[in-house]
Amino acid sequence: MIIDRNLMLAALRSALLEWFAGNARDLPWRRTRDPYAIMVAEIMLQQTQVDRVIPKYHAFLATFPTLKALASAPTAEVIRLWAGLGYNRRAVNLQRAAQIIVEQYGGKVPDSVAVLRTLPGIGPYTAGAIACFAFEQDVVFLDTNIRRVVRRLCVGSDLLPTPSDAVLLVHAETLLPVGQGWMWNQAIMELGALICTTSNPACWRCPLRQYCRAYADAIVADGDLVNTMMSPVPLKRVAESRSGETFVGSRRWYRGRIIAVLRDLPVGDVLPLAELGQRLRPDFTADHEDWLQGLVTDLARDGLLIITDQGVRLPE
DNA sequence: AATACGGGGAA
DNA sequence: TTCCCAGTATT
Repeated sequence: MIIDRNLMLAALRSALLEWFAGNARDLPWRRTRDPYAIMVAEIMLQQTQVDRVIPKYHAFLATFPTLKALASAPTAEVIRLWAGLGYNRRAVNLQRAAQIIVEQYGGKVPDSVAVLRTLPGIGPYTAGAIACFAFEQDVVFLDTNIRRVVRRLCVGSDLLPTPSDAVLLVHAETLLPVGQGWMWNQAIMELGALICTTSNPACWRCPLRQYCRAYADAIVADGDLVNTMMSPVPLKRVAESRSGETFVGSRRWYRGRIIAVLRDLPVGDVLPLAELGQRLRPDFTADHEDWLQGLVTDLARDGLLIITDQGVRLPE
Protein backbone atom coordinates (compact mmCIF):
# COMPACT_ATOMS: atom_id res chain seq x y z
CA MET A 1 0.00 0.00 0.00
CA ILE A 2 1.18 3.44 -0.90
CA ILE A 3 1.31 5.65 2.15
CA ASP A 4 1.61 8.95 0.35
CA ARG A 5 0.90 9.22 -3.33
CA ASN A 6 2.38 12.69 -3.59
CA LEU A 7 5.65 11.55 -2.07
CA MET A 8 5.82 8.70 -4.55
CA LEU A 9 5.09 11.04 -7.45
CA ALA A 10 7.80 13.40 -6.31
CA ALA A 11 10.32 10.58 -6.08
CA LEU A 12 9.33 9.23 -9.48
CA ARG A 13 9.72 12.65 -11.08
CA SER A 14 13.10 13.19 -9.50
CA ALA A 15 14.27 9.79 -10.63
CA LEU A 16 13.44 10.45 -14.27
CA LEU A 17 14.69 14.03 -14.32
CA GLU A 18 17.98 13.02 -12.74
CA TRP A 19 18.36 10.19 -15.20
CA PHE A 20 17.67 12.61 -18.05
CA ALA A 21 20.25 15.06 -16.74
CA GLY A 22 22.89 12.37 -16.94
CA ASN A 23 21.81 10.43 -20.01
CA ALA A 24 20.13 12.79 -22.47
CA ARG A 25 21.38 12.80 -26.03
CA ASP A 26 22.64 16.12 -27.32
CA LEU A 27 19.99 16.73 -29.99
CA PRO A 28 20.13 20.00 -31.94
CA TRP A 29 16.52 20.99 -31.29
CA ARG A 30 17.15 20.72 -27.57
CA ARG A 31 19.63 23.57 -27.81
CA THR A 32 17.14 26.15 -29.03
CA ARG A 33 13.81 27.68 -28.10
CA ASP A 34 13.35 29.31 -31.51
CA PRO A 35 9.72 28.43 -32.25
CA TYR A 36 10.39 28.23 -35.97
CA ALA A 37 13.29 25.82 -35.53
CA ILE A 38 11.24 23.73 -33.11
CA MET A 39 8.37 23.66 -35.57
CA VAL A 40 10.67 22.45 -38.35
CA ALA A 41 12.10 19.74 -36.10
CA GLU A 42 8.72 18.50 -34.90
CA ILE A 43 7.30 18.24 -38.41
CA MET A 44 10.39 16.38 -39.60
CA LEU A 45 10.19 14.03 -36.63
CA GLN A 46 6.67 12.88 -37.45
CA GLN A 47 7.08 9.17 -38.15
CA THR A 48 10.76 9.70 -38.87
CA GLN A 49 13.65 8.59 -36.67
CA VAL A 50 15.89 11.07 -34.91
CA ASP A 51 19.06 9.89 -36.63
CA ARG A 52 17.59 10.48 -40.04
CA VAL A 53 16.24 13.91 -39.17
CA ILE A 54 19.39 15.46 -37.71
CA PRO A 55 21.29 16.16 -40.97
CA LYS A 56 18.11 17.28 -42.74
CA TYR A 57 17.27 19.63 -39.89
CA HIS A 58 20.63 21.39 -40.20
CA ALA A 59 20.43 21.61 -43.97
CA PHE A 60 16.88 22.95 -43.89
CA LEU A 61 17.62 25.68 -41.38
CA ALA A 62 20.80 26.63 -43.23
CA THR A 63 18.76 27.21 -46.38
CA PHE A 64 15.68 28.69 -44.68
CA PRO A 65 17.00 30.32 -41.49
CA THR A 66 13.76 32.09 -40.67
CA LEU A 67 10.06 31.51 -40.94
CA LYS A 68 9.76 34.31 -43.48
CA ALA A 69 12.52 32.83 -45.60
CA LEU A 70 10.61 29.57 -45.72
CA ALA A 71 7.28 31.27 -46.41
CA SER A 72 8.61 33.15 -49.43
CA ALA A 73 10.72 30.34 -50.90
CA PRO A 74 9.80 28.44 -54.06
CA THR A 75 7.86 25.36 -53.01
CA ALA A 76 10.01 23.31 -55.37
CA GLU A 77 13.02 24.24 -53.27
CA VAL A 78 11.29 23.12 -50.08
CA ILE A 79 10.34 19.81 -51.66
CA ARG A 80 13.91 19.29 -52.84
CA LEU A 81 15.27 19.83 -49.34
CA TRP A 82 12.78 17.29 -48.04
CA ALA A 83 14.38 14.52 -50.10
CA GLY A 84 15.11 11.48 -47.97
CA LEU A 85 12.60 12.28 -45.24
CA GLY A 86 9.50 10.75 -46.80
CA TYR A 87 5.89 11.86 -46.42
CA ASN A 88 6.52 14.74 -48.83
CA ARG A 89 3.20 16.36 -48.04
CA ARG A 90 4.79 17.46 -44.78
CA ALA A 91 7.08 19.77 -46.73
CA VAL A 92 4.16 21.45 -48.48
CA ASN A 93 2.15 21.71 -45.27
CA LEU A 94 5.10 23.12 -43.36
CA GLN A 95 5.53 25.90 -45.87
CA ARG A 96 1.79 26.59 -45.95
CA ALA A 97 1.79 26.82 -42.17
CA ALA A 98 4.68 29.28 -42.37
CA GLN A 99 2.77 31.36 -44.92
CA ILE A 100 -0.34 31.40 -42.75
CA ILE A 101 1.74 32.49 -39.78
CA VAL A 102 3.22 35.35 -41.78
CA GLU A 103 -0.14 36.44 -43.15
CA GLN A 104 -2.34 35.97 -40.10
CA TYR A 105 -0.10 35.94 -37.04
CA GLY A 106 2.42 38.67 -37.76
CA GLY A 107 5.16 36.19 -38.54
CA LYS A 108 5.21 34.88 -34.97
CA VAL A 109 4.59 31.19 -34.38
CA PRO A 110 1.42 30.99 -32.26
CA ASP A 111 1.99 29.81 -28.69
CA SER A 112 -1.54 28.52 -28.24
CA VAL A 113 -2.16 24.80 -28.66
CA ALA A 114 -5.62 25.51 -30.04
CA VAL A 115 -4.30 27.91 -32.67
CA LEU A 116 -1.35 25.70 -33.58
CA ARG A 117 -3.78 22.86 -34.04
CA THR A 118 -5.50 24.75 -36.89
CA LEU A 119 -2.32 24.93 -38.98
CA PRO A 120 -1.87 22.38 -41.78
CA GLY A 121 0.24 19.38 -40.78
CA ILE A 122 0.01 20.19 -37.08
CA GLY A 123 -2.05 17.70 -35.12
CA PRO A 124 -2.51 17.04 -31.41
CA TYR A 125 1.05 15.84 -30.87
CA THR A 126 2.86 18.60 -32.74
CA ALA A 127 0.71 21.38 -31.31
CA GLY A 128 1.55 20.25 -27.80
CA ALA A 129 5.21 19.70 -28.63
CA ILE A 130 5.64 23.21 -30.02
CA ALA A 131 3.83 24.80 -27.07
CA CYS A 132 6.04 22.84 -24.70
CA PHE A 133 9.43 22.79 -26.41
CA ALA A 134 9.36 26.29 -27.89
CA PHE A 135 7.32 28.17 -25.28
CA GLU A 136 8.00 25.98 -22.25
CA GLN A 137 4.36 25.46 -21.42
CA ASP A 138 3.31 22.71 -19.03
CA VAL A 139 1.18 20.81 -21.52
CA VAL A 140 0.78 17.08 -22.07
CA PHE A 141 0.70 15.33 -25.42
CA LEU A 142 1.35 11.85 -26.75
CA ASP A 143 3.86 10.51 -29.22
CA THR A 144 4.77 6.88 -29.65
CA ASN A 145 7.36 7.07 -26.85
CA ILE A 146 5.25 8.89 -24.29
CA ARG A 147 2.30 6.66 -25.08
CA ARG A 148 4.34 3.52 -24.44
CA VAL A 149 6.06 4.77 -21.28
CA VAL A 150 2.90 6.13 -19.68
CA ARG A 151 0.99 3.00 -20.54
CA ARG A 152 3.57 0.68 -19.01
CA LEU A 153 4.18 2.90 -16.03
CA CYS A 154 0.57 3.71 -15.10
CA VAL A 155 -1.44 0.87 -16.64
CA GLY A 156 0.76 -2.20 -16.83
CA SER A 157 1.68 -5.03 -19.16
CA ASP A 158 1.37 -4.57 -22.90
CA LEU A 159 -0.92 -7.58 -22.78
CA LEU A 160 -3.63 -5.49 -21.13
CA PRO A 161 -6.16 -3.74 -23.38
CA THR A 162 -4.87 -0.57 -25.02
CA PRO A 163 -6.09 2.49 -23.11
CA SER A 164 -7.53 5.38 -25.09
CA ASP A 165 -5.42 8.48 -25.62
CA ALA A 166 -7.82 10.34 -23.34
CA VAL A 167 -6.99 7.96 -20.51
CA LEU A 168 -3.27 8.16 -21.15
CA LEU A 169 -3.41 11.97 -21.20
CA VAL A 170 -4.99 11.95 -17.75
CA HIS A 171 -2.13 9.81 -16.49
CA ALA A 172 0.39 12.07 -18.23
CA GLU A 173 -1.22 15.06 -16.57
CA THR A 174 -0.83 13.60 -13.09
CA LEU A 175 2.81 12.79 -13.71
CA LEU A 176 3.78 16.21 -15.10
CA PRO A 177 5.80 18.27 -12.61
CA VAL A 178 4.51 21.84 -12.54
CA GLY A 179 6.96 24.31 -14.03
CA GLN A 180 9.09 21.63 -15.66
CA GLY A 181 7.02 20.69 -18.67
CA TRP A 182 9.88 21.12 -21.13
CA MET A 183 12.30 18.95 -19.20
CA TRP A 184 9.70 16.37 -18.25
CA ASN A 185 8.35 15.77 -21.71
CA GLN A 186 11.85 15.59 -23.15
CA ALA A 187 12.81 13.16 -20.41
CA ILE A 188 9.86 10.82 -20.84
CA MET A 189 10.38 10.72 -24.60
CA GLU A 190 14.06 10.02 -24.07
CA LEU A 191 13.27 7.18 -21.71
CA GLY A 192 11.01 5.66 -24.33
CA ALA A 193 13.71 6.01 -26.96
CA LEU A 194 16.65 4.70 -24.92
CA ILE A 195 15.28 2.43 -22.17
CA CYS A 196 11.57 1.70 -22.40
CA THR A 197 11.76 0.55 -26.00
CA THR A 198 9.03 -1.29 -27.86
CA SER A 199 10.86 -4.57 -27.88
CA ASN A 200 13.33 -5.74 -25.28
CA PRO A 201 13.08 -2.78 -22.88
CA ALA A 202 16.11 -2.32 -20.64
CA CYS A 203 14.22 -2.48 -17.34
CA TRP A 204 17.40 -3.41 -15.51
CA ARG A 205 18.71 0.13 -15.96
CA CYS A 206 15.40 1.96 -15.88
CA PRO A 207 15.18 4.76 -13.31
CA LEU A 208 11.42 4.19 -12.97
CA ARG A 209 11.54 0.43 -12.45
CA GLN A 210 10.35 0.58 -8.87
CA TYR A 211 7.32 2.67 -9.84
CA CYS A 212 6.37 0.73 -12.96
CA ARG A 213 3.17 -1.31 -13.21
CA ALA A 214 4.40 -3.26 -16.22
CA TYR A 215 7.59 -4.17 -14.40
CA ALA A 216 5.56 -5.35 -11.42
CA ASP A 217 3.31 -7.35 -13.72
CA ALA A 218 6.34 -8.98 -15.28
CA ILE A 219 7.66 -10.01 -11.87
CA VAL A 220 4.33 -11.46 -10.84
CA ALA A 221 3.84 -13.28 -14.09
CA ASP A 222 7.25 -14.86 -14.15
CA GLY A 223 10.18 -14.92 -11.76
CA ASP A 224 12.29 -14.21 -14.78
CA LEU A 225 10.90 -10.89 -15.88
CA VAL A 226 12.41 -10.92 -19.33
CA ASN A 227 9.99 -9.94 -22.02
CA THR A 228 6.93 -10.87 -20.04
CA MET A 229 5.56 -7.38 -20.25
CA MET A 230 5.48 -7.43 -23.98
CA SER A 231 2.95 -8.99 -26.21
CA PRO A 232 3.98 -12.13 -28.09
CA VAL A 233 2.11 -10.73 -31.08
CA PRO A 234 2.05 -7.21 -32.48
CA LEU A 235 -0.85 -5.34 -30.97
CA LYS A 236 -0.94 -2.42 -33.33
CA ARG A 237 -0.34 -1.46 -36.90
CA VAL A 238 -1.42 -4.75 -38.40
CA ALA A 239 -3.73 -3.09 -40.90
CA GLU A 240 -0.91 -1.78 -43.06
CA SER A 241 2.11 -3.63 -44.38
CA ARG A 242 0.07 -6.43 -45.92
CA SER A 243 2.29 -9.46 -46.13
CA GLY A 244 3.35 -10.62 -49.54
CA GLU A 245 3.14 -7.13 -50.94
CA THR A 246 6.47 -5.41 -51.39
CA PHE A 247 6.89 -1.69 -50.98
CA VAL A 248 8.77 -1.39 -54.24
CA GLY A 249 6.17 -1.12 -56.97
CA SER A 250 3.43 0.01 -54.60
CA ARG A 251 1.40 3.11 -55.24
CA ARG A 252 3.18 4.84 -52.41
CA TRP A 253 6.53 3.94 -53.89
CA TYR A 254 5.61 5.32 -57.31
CA ARG A 255 4.44 8.58 -55.74
CA GLY A 256 7.87 8.89 -54.19
CA ARG A 257 9.53 8.04 -57.48
CA ILE A 258 7.55 10.72 -59.32
CA ILE A 259 8.62 13.39 -56.86
CA ALA A 260 12.20 12.13 -57.07
CA VAL A 261 12.17 12.45 -60.86
CA LEU A 262 10.75 15.99 -60.76
CA ARG A 263 13.13 16.98 -57.97
CA ASP A 264 16.16 16.20 -60.11
CA LEU A 265 14.89 18.13 -63.12
CA PRO A 266 16.45 21.51 -63.94
CA VAL A 267 14.59 24.27 -62.13
CA GLY A 268 11.34 25.17 -63.85
CA ASP A 269 11.46 22.27 -66.29
CA VAL A 270 8.18 20.69 -67.33
CA LEU A 271 8.09 16.97 -67.97
CA PRO A 272 5.56 15.50 -70.43
CA LEU A 273 3.51 12.70 -68.90
CA ALA A 274 4.71 10.16 -71.44
CA GLU A 275 8.29 11.03 -70.61
CA LEU A 276 7.57 10.71 -66.91
CA GLY A 277 6.02 7.31 -67.54
CA GLN A 278 9.12 6.16 -69.36
CA ARG A 279 11.34 7.22 -66.51
CA LEU A 280 9.17 5.45 -63.95
CA ARG A 281 9.03 2.12 -65.72
CA PRO A 282 10.64 0.89 -68.92
CA ASP A 283 7.52 -1.07 -69.84
CA PHE A 284 5.37 2.06 -69.90
CA THR A 285 2.68 1.98 -72.60
CA ALA A 286 -0.61 3.70 -73.39
CA ASP A 287 -2.30 1.19 -71.12
CA HIS A 288 -0.58 2.84 -68.16
CA GLU A 289 -1.75 6.36 -68.95
CA ASP A 290 -4.83 6.27 -66.72
CA TRP A 291 -2.78 4.82 -63.90
CA LEU A 292 -0.20 7.60 -64.20
CA GLN A 293 -2.88 10.26 -64.57
CA GLY A 294 -4.42 9.09 -61.30
CA LEU A 295 -1.13 9.29 -59.44
CA VAL A 296 -0.33 12.72 -60.83
CA THR A 297 -3.79 14.06 -60.07
CA ASP A 298 -3.52 13.05 -56.44
CA LEU A 299 -0.02 14.49 -56.12
CA ALA A 300 -1.32 17.76 -57.56
CA ARG A 301 -4.15 17.72 -55.04
CA ASP A 302 -1.52 17.38 -52.31
CA GLY A 303 0.28 20.42 -53.68
CA LEU A 304 3.33 18.37 -54.59
CA LEU A 305 3.24 19.08 -58.32
CA ILE A 306 1.58 21.22 -60.97
CA ILE A 307 -0.18 19.86 -64.03
CA THR A 308 0.18 22.01 -67.17
CA ASP A 309 -0.68 21.51 -70.82
CA GLN A 310 2.93 20.55 -71.45
CA GLY A 311 3.23 18.06 -68.60
CA VAL A 312 4.06 18.17 -64.91
CA ARG A 313 6.53 20.10 -62.75
CA LEU A 314 7.17 20.97 -59.13
CA PRO A 315 5.24 23.95 -57.71
CA GLU A 316 7.13 27.23 -57.63
C1' DA B 1 -12.36 3.04 -36.87
C1' DA B 2 -9.65 2.41 -41.16
C1' DT B 3 -6.56 4.00 -44.66
C1' DA B 4 -3.18 6.50 -47.14
C1' DC B 5 1.01 8.58 -46.81
C1' DG B 6 7.96 7.36 -47.57
C1' DG B 7 11.56 5.41 -46.79
C1' DG B 8 15.44 3.64 -44.33
C1' DG B 9 17.31 0.86 -40.63
C1' DA B 10 16.91 -2.85 -37.28
C1' DA B 11 15.22 -7.35 -35.53
C1' DT C 1 10.58 -10.15 -44.42
C1' DT C 2 8.43 -7.76 -40.99
C1' DC C 3 8.35 -4.16 -37.69
C1' DC C 4 9.22 0.44 -36.30
C1' DC C 5 9.58 5.34 -36.34
C1' DA C 6 8.97 12.72 -31.79
C1' DG C 7 1.73 11.59 -36.66
C1' DT C 8 -1.78 13.87 -39.69
C1' DA C 9 -5.71 14.16 -42.76
C1' DT C 10 -9.39 12.03 -44.86
C1' DT C 11 -13.15 8.98 -45.29
